[in-house]
Amino acid sequence: MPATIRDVARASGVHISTVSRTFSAPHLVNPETRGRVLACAEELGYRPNRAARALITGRTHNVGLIIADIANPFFPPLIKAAESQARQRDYHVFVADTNEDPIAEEELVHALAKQVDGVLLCSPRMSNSMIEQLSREVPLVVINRQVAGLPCVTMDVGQGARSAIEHLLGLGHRRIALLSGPRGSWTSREIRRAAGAAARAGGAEFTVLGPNQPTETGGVALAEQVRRSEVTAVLAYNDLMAIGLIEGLDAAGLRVPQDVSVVGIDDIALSRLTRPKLTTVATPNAAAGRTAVDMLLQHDTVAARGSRGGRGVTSDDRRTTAQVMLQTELVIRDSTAAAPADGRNRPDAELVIPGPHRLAGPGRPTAATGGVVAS
Amino acid sequence: MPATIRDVARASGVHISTVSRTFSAPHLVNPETRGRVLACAEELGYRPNRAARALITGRTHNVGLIIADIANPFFPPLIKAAESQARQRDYHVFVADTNEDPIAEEELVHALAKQVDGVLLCSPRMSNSMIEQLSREVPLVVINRQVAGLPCVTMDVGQGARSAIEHLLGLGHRRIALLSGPRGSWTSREIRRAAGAAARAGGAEFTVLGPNQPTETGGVALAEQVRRSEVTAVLAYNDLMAIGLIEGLDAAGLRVPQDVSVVGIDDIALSRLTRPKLTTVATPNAAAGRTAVDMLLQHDTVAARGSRGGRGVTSDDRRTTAQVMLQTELVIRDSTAAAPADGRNRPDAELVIPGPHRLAGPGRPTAATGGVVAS
DNA sequence: CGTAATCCTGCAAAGGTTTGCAGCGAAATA
DNA sequence: TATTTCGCTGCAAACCTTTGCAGGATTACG
Repeated sequence: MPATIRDVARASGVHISTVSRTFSAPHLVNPETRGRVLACAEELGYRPNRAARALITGRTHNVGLIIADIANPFFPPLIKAAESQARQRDYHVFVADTNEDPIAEEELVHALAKQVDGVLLCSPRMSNSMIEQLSREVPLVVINRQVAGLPCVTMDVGQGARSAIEHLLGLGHRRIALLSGPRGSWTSREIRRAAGAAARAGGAEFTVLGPNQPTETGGVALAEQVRRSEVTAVLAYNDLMAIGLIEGLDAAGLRVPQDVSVVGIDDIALSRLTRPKLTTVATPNAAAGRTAVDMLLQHDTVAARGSRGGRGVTSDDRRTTAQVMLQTELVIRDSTAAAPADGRNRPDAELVIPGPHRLAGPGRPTAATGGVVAS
Repeated sequence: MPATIRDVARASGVHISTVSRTFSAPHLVNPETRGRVLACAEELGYRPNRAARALITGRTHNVGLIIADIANPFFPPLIKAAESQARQRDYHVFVADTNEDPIAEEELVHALAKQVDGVLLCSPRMSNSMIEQLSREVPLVVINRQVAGLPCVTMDVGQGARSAIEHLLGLGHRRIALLSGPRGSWTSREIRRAAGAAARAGGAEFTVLGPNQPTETGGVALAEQVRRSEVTAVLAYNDLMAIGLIEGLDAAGLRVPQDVSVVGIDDIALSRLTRPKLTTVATPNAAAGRTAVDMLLQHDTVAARGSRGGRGVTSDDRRTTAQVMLQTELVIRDSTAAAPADGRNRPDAELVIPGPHRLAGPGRPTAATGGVVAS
C-alpha cells in the first residue's frame, strides 16, 4: 500500500536511482527531471523509508534521550528543547524514563544503541566507569555530569549553591542544612562540595541530610529532621524537595521564611506558584537540551557507522569531546528572610554577594551559554 | 564493528537463518543449538538490527506519541505510563511536542508515519476530518477526543464537570463562570456542555470566558474579567489555569475561597501544593496512556503492513475500534467554600451530589477503567 | 570535424534480517 | 525392513534504499 521509490520511478519514467538522488542529492539531477519526479512523488504520497535508508547509510536519524523521571518538572523543558532542536535537523527523539534506576539506565542504553545515532544520557545515576563502557557501544553525550573523555553539558550548580549560601549568610544565617539528592547524582555531590565550602568560609555550621529521593514527598519527610536540627536555613537539592519541605515545616508549625529560610535549585515553573514563592537557583534547562543535541549531531557527516564505502574506521572519527558548563543564577523570592534573632544567630552586616543575581520578575531568566572548558 | 547475525552464525557454526530463528521463533530450533547460538551472541554482544528487521517484517516496533505541550504537567504521567507499557511489549516511543499547533500536529504524523507502527494522538487540536484522513496513513489511537470510527480513549470530563458544578451549587453559588480551554479541544467542548447543562439545571447563571491558552499565564490574564463578571465561583479548563487565576485574583484583592471559589480539572501534582489547595476533578492520566498503548498494540500480529507473504490485504485487518472512557473523580480541597451571602447569592440547603467524590487525602486517586462504549 | 570535458542517467551490489520451501537424518509406524 | 512422519537446518529471495561505476548524449574546444 505505501508507495515505494519504485512506484515513483515507474510513474515518472526514470530509474529508481534517479528518484533516490532527487531526494538525497538534488544537485546531481536535471532540474526538469527533478520536477517531474517530485510531482509524481507528491502525487503518490511517497515518503522515503527510513529503515531502508538506515540499513545502508548506517544512520538512523534517531537519537535517544534517557531521563531519570519525566514527571519531575525539571526535565520537561529540557526534553522539549532537545526534541525541537533534533527535529530541526530532521532527527527524531526516543524518550525513555528510568524511574531513577541505574539498572534500567544501562538496559535502556543497550536497547536503544542499535536504533539511534547517539544517546543523550541525562542526570545518570550509574557509575562513571559504566558510562565509559557504554560510550564504546554508542556515541554518548552526558547531561548533568562530568565524565572525563566524554562530551558533557553541565550547569554550574557549584556556583549556584555558593551564591545561595552567601545569600543566606548575608541574611545572618549561621546554622545551615543541606538536603542532598539521590545517591549517584553528580549534581548533588557538586552542590554539597560548593555549599559546604561556602558555609565554612562564612563561619557557619553546615549539616548534610541525605541522600534523599528528589521529590516533594522526600522533602516533606525531612521536615522533622530539619526541625530537630535547629537550623535557620536550608538549601535543598531541588525545588521539589524545597517545596515539600516547606509543606512539612508548615505542618510542624514552623513558618517560612520567618522561622526558617528555604532555598531550592532548578527554578521550575512551580516555584513561582507556591506560597511563599521560592528563592531558588535557576538552571538553564532548555539550553542544556539544545546544546546536548548539537554536540551529539555536530559530526553527523562523520559518524556513519558501517556504511558501504568506509568499511574500516573513518580516519577522523575521534570526535572532539567538548565539555560545556552553563551558567546558573540565584533568583531571590519570598522563601528567604533574615535569620531569627534568637541569640544563637547574630545577624551581621549584609555581606557582599558576588555572582549574578536577579530579583524575581515576570518571565523566565535567560542564562547565557558558558564557555568551553576542555577539548 | 557491531556484530551481525552473520558473525554469530560463523561463531556458532550454523546458518544465519538458524540464528535468526533462535531469536524470533525459538521453538523451531533445537535446544542444544539454541544454547550455543545464544552463548555466542552474548559473547559477541550481538543485538538484532531493528532497521533490517523492520524492513522485511514491515513492523518497526516503534510507536509515536504526539503531545500538545510536554511542559504542561498534565502530560508527563501519561507519557511515562505509555512509555513504560510500550517498553514492556518491546516497543519504543517517539515523543513529539506540537506546541499546541494543529499544523505541527499534522506534519508530525506524516513525519512519524513511516517510522512507527502506530501513533498515539493526544489531545489533538486539528479537525476530526483531518484525523480521519491521517488515520488512513497510519494506525491511530486518539486520546482525549472521540472520533467516530477510530479507537479512542477519553476521560469522562463531562461527569467531572457536572460533579464540580453540583458541588458549587451545593455551596450556594448561583453565578458561575467557566474558563474554557484552547480552540479545537474536544475536552473543552465537553466540559462546557456538561457544566452549562448542570448550571442551568441548578438555576444558576453561567458565563463562558474563552477560548484561552491552557496555561498558568492564561489564568492570570483572566482574573480581571472574572472580577468584573461578579461571579462567585469559577470552573477552569485545567488546574494550571485555575492556579493562575487564583494568583491573579489574589493580586486583584479577591480571596479564594472566601470571595470566589475556584475548581480546576486534572488534579496535577501541583494542585496539592499551592495555597489554597485546589479543589479539582481528577483524571486518570496514567491509565489513559497505558490503555491507549494497549489498544494500539492489541493487533500486533495482524497489523504488519507490506510483509512478504501477505502482499495483499490481510483478511482480518478491520481492527475492532473500541472507544474507552475512563472515570473521573471530584477531589474537594480548600479552594471552594460557601458562596458569600451578599444578597444576590442566597445559599440554599445542601444539594445531594451524585457521582463519586473523595475528600483530599494522601496519595493519588486511582480511577478505575471505564467500560467499552462502542465497538 | 574530431576529441575532450561535462552532465545526467542507468546498472547492480550491498546493507542485515525474515521466511517459504526443500532436504536431511532419525524416529515412528506398518 | 520399507515407508511415513517429524524435527531441525540450510538455501535463497525479498524488503527499500544508497552509491560507485560506467555509459550516453550533449556541449565546448582545438
